[in-house]
Amino acid sequence: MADTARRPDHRYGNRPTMKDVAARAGVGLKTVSRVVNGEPGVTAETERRVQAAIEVLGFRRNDSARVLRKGRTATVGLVLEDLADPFYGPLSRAVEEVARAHGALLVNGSSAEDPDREQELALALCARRVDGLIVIPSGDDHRYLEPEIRAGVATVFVDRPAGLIEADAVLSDSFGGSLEGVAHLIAHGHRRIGFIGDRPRIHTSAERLRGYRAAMEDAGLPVRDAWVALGPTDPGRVRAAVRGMLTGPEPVTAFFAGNNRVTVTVVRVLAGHPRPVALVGFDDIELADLLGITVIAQDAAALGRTAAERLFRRLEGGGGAPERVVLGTTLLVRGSGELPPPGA
Amino acid sequence: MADTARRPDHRYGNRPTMKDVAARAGVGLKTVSRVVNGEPGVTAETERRVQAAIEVLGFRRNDSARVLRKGRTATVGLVLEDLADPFYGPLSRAVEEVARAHGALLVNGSSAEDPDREQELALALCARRVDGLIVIPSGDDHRYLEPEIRAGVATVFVDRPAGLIEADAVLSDSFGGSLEGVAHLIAHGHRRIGFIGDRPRIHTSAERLRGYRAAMEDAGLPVRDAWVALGPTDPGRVRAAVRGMLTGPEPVTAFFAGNNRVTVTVVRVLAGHPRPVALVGFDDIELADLLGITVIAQDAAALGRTAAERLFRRLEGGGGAPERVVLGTTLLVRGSGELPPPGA
DNA sequence: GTGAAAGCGCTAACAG
DNA sequence: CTGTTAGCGCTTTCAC
Repeated sequence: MADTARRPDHRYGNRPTMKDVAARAGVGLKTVSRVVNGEPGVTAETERRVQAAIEVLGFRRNDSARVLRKGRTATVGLVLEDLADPFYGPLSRAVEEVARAHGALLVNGSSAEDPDREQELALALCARRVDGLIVIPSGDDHRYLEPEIRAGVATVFVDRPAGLIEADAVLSDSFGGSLEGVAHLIAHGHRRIGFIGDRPRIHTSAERLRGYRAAMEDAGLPVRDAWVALGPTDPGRVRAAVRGMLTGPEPVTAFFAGNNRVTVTVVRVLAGHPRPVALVGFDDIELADLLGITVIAQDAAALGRTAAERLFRRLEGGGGAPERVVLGTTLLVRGSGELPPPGA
Repeated sequence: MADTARRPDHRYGNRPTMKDVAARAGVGLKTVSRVVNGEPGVTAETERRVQAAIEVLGFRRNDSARVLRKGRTATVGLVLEDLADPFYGPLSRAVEEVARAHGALLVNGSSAEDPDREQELALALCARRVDGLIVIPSGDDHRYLEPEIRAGVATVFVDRPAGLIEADAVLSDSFGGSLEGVAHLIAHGHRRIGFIGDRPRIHTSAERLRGYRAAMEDAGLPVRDAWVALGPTDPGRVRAAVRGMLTGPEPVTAFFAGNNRVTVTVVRVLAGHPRPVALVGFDDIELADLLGITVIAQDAAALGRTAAERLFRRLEGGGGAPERVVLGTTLLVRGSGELPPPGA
């Protein structure tokens, strides 16, 4: 009993420390540290004794203390919109795999598309001294990150660029993808096409709208105000927008949906509609192939992987000036985008 | 310039510390601490000076140091199978929301259904001194967590119970759900029903198989070996299993799919099959309503929320003996499960 | 090959 | 109301 002198203060529910292990094994503190970290310079016999003490005591190194000395946490943070959105799961997982390959852990947090919450989260991660930060921004002013970046937190933005600061960004080609999707509808005979997108504040949303407008203009087609609806992607709003565009004085014959959340609702509304209406959606969706939904697919995993690789390159000292990487999109032809307009 | 004495050692990329802020503001260290933590006992004027110094220096409290003293990290860990699986995204998000309500951050990691990786992850989280741990186990021996639990890490298992240790668990009623789903197929006239599930080692998989067997037995129906296929849920394996069951000497007329991954592949194979085959799947899937896929739905978010609430109750000192909570499932009738067998 | 001493940045305890 | 001292558990440095 007397050989394991316990500290009086049990903050971690009375966890053994290296000091305890050292006492138990009858060695110095530093020797325990060497064994725990696999450093050389310890006899096999000494090591065995230390290992035994570790086992008996159930010792686990306290990484908080370690971090305090080393200055590196081997942790990276990912701030995204909503982990429950099927677009972000694979993205996060891809980041995690890269982090794991570099011996790092990933902490992610959902901003719920709220700029304040994004900031709160990002700064909480910085307070925990993550080595790097990957951000899918909700807000459009990221100057709050300047002190952090200056202090050495590697930072990469994904899916949307940073606002008011210079930083790496890995994006999908929203403009080009949207342009291609809308042009595809036009090529199939449509002249009145509705665009239903996310809030205009969101960069991808604005870019996709721009692609839509460019495609229409390229074809010499007008765009009526009634054909464009931007806003929150909740089903109610989207449903109302779809119905409105189908019933106005100049009803649309096709839709371009600005993201996966929009697409699922549009599909549901159109499923209950008497006549077929064409649709191309931005983002692929599980089972969309079976439903014959034509989409502009982006590779969420590639987005995450690319950003994470960039982050670790920076952490390893490389990188240079902030860069913007744009990944291409793919038109997946499945039927809904090839429906002709009525009477064609 | 002389008022901001910089440390020679720039481990955090030369981050200012409370000491720097104190020097700059011309106050004591503890006063800065008080301001940063919103503690009382500071004049408005002093507070202003400190805030200004914080602003100028870009100071951000180092939570690693704080943790070292306080013994609490305000962080909980979640070990799950794969964040890219649409079942886990909402679960994780639900845990995150509860954590947030308690002022805590969530760290999640994917085990990739590998017991070693699960252990590695869980212990890495413990080394970082998470206050609590939520685990969706891959392995079936969790004795490695005993020292951690004894040391005060609140631990709750979700979706599957712990192996070889006593611990809280929040589960869905896999047995009951499966029983109901298979009984539903039987009620619609099927007598030869195939079961395609995950690896038998996984608790939910075994339970769902048990439910299948019970339903068949209740109806006095035999179960042929050829009608049961357990294993990895990759599309290749599932596809082969489905085809095999459709072409044997006693071909099945209906399938029960053991989880969402299996269901999507079965649906794809059946979509290319000449005659209609009935299907009920465990887990709901996005757009399954439009495809008319009958499922046994479980509420992933409720699972996560319940587990997280349990965790925080424990962290607040409550809880009592380890408990097992079982959440019910819901049969969603959509068409595929109501198809009659051929010739009926 | 091993260990003692110092200190990472913060908070608790106590003194002024 | 404010500041000083000690020390959280670890790694670094340097002496043995």
